[in-house]
Amino acid sequence: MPGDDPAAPRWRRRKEARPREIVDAALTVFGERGFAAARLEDVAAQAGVSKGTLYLYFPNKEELFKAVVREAILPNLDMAERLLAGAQGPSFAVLETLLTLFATRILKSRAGAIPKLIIAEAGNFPDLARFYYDEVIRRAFALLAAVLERGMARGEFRPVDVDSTVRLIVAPMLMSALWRSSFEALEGRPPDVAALLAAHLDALRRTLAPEGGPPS
Amino acid sequence: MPGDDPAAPRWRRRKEARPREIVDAALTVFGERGFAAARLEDVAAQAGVSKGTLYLYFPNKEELFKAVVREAILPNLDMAERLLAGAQGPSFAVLETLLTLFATRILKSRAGAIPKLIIAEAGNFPDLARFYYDEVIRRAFALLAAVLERGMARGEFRPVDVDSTVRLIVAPMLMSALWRSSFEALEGRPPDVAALLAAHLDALRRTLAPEGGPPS
DNA sequence: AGCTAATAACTGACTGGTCAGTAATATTTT
DNA sequence: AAAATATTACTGACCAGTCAGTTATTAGCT
Repeated sequence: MPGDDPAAPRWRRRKEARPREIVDAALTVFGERGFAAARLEDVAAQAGVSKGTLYLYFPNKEELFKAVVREAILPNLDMAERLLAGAQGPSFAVLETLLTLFATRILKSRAGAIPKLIIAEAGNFPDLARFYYDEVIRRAFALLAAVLERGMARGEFRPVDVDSTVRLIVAPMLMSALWRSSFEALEGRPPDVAALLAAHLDALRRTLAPEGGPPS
Repeated sequence: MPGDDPAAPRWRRRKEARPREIVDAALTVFGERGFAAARLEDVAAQAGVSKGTLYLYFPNKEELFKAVVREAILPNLDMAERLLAGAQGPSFAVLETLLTLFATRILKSRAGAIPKLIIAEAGNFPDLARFYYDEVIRRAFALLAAVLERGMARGEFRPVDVDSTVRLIVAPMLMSALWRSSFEALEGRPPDVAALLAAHLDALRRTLAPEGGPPS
C-alpha cells in the first residue's frame, strides 16, 4: 500500500517507463468503454499516475489512442508481412497461418477490442478512422490480396474476385472480435473461436479450390 | 418556412403523427452519431418539434431507441420468418432470398446503421444489448439455423456445424453494414454490395454442397 | 354562429452532473 | 538552488431530463 512507509516518496520520476504503462492502461480502458466514453481519469488511475501526467506524454486523447494502435496492432501486421514475404509452401497454408495468427494474437488478447472501438467511433472521430484505415486496413487488405494473387498465379486457387474474397476472408474474424466485445456477457457459453476458425478454413478451402481438386 | 404566414399557428397538435416522426428522426440521428453521442435536441429539431415533446411520447433516450429498433428491424424479421414458414422449394433458394432481402431491406436503408450502433454501445448500455440480443439476434440466428437444418434434412446440404455456419453466413452481411457506417466516406468508390453478395452466395453454394454435386 | 372556459399538446430555459484539458502548486532529483 | 516531473484544483463546454408557462384545440354555453 502507498503510505505504508512514511520515508518512501509519494511518487517517483520514471520518465522512460511511463509512456508504455499509460498506453497499456489506455488499451484496457478504451477497450472496456470505447474511445468517447473512456475517462482519462480512469486511464491515469489504471496506470498509477495522475491525470495531469498523461498530458506530459501525450498531447491529447486522440494521440493517446493512436499510440495504442501503434503498439497493439502494427507489430502484428509487420510480422504478417514478413511471413508472406518469406513464404515458400502452398498459398493455402499461408492463409491458414495468417488467420490462425489473427485468432491467437489479436482475438485472444486485449487488442481484440480495437476493431470494435474503431467501428464504433469512426463516424464521430473521422481523424481516427482515417488513421486506422491508412495504417491498418489498407495494409491488411493488401496482404490478403497478395496471398490470393499468389495462389491464383500458382494455380492453387481458382480465379476469384479479389476484393470481394478478401472481405469474405476477413468478415468472420472481425465479427468474432466484435462479438466478444459486445455480447460475450449475454451468451451462456463463451464463443468457440476454434470451431469457427475450423469451419471458416474448411469453407475457404472449398471456395478457393480449382475445379479439378483441393488447393492444398 | 415557419413564420412566413403571420396568421399560421406556430405549431399544431398532431398527437397521432408525432411518434412515428420522432422515431424516424431518431433513426437518422442515432445512425449518424451513435446512441451516446446523439443529442435529443437534434432528434427533436429533425422531427420539427421541441425537446420537451420527445418526453411526452417516450420516457427516455433508451426507450426511444428501442422504439427505433422495433420499427426499423422487427418487421423485416417477421417477413423473413413468414418466408421460411411458407417455403416450398430448395433450401438454398430460401437462403439466397433471405440474404438478398437483408441486403436490400436493411443494408441499403437507413436501418443499416443499427448493427453498428448496437455493437458500438453494447458495452456501455447493457440493457440495450440485452434487448437487441433477445429481440433480434436470437431470432435471426434461429431462423438461419432452421434453414440449415431443413437443407440437411432434405439432403441438399452436407452435414455442417450449425452454429459456426450461421456465423459464417451472417458475417459478411454484417460487415458490409458496419463498413458502410464507418469507412464508406474514406474509400473512393462505394462498396459493391452486389458483388460481395454474389461472391458470398457462390462460396456458400460450394461450402454447403454435398460431396456428390451442387445443392441447388 | 360567436363567445368563453377547460384541456391537451407543446415549448424552451434551466438544473445537475460529467469530463477534456489547463493552471497553479508541490515533490523529487541533480 | 534549479530543473524536471508529478499532483491537485479548477474552468468551460456539453447534454439528458425537468417543469413552469404558453398556445392550439375542443366542448359548453348562449
